Amino acid sequence: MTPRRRYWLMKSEPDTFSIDDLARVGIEPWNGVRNFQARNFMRQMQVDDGVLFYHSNTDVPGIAGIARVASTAYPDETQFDPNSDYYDPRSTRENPRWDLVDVAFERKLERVIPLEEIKRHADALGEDFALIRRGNRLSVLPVSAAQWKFLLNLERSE
DNA sequence: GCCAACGTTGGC
DNA sequence: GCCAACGTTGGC
Repeated sequence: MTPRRRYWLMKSEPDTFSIDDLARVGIEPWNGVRNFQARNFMRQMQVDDGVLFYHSNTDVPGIAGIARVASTAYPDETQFDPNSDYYDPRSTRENPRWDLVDVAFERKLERVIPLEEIKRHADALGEDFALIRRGNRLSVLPVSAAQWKFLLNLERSE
């Protein structure tokens, strides 16, 4: 049995890289993730998995668009670059610490689905939804098929 | 292996 | 800009 398509949510600060930036470049290596849990989720990703593109650290944080996973995980080049903000002196070519996946633009949502609105549906989404779990800071997190469907239904509601 | 110190994330 | 939450580091 082939594994089913899975779904994820990936955060980005729009000042750094927004859904419009992704629309412009089409495909982007998701570099700079320096959290082991987030890295491990990226290692589980398969090509064509669905991605909710989330804008964090902005006036209205929320889901701004849809993307798809365009590669399996491979080493993040920025970890080897002393001039990069993401440089990690502990990484070596033989033993890279950080991986990334390529992410491809699919579409912008008709409206940003604000975090505040998502929180109001906590009951439907479930207490285990990592995005709205208290104090959560994970930048890459899994989304169930039911949560994916529910969140996208919000796009055309209200 | 514990845990204090430190750094970062990200909502507000 | 503030600060709660939390991950990582490193001394012991």
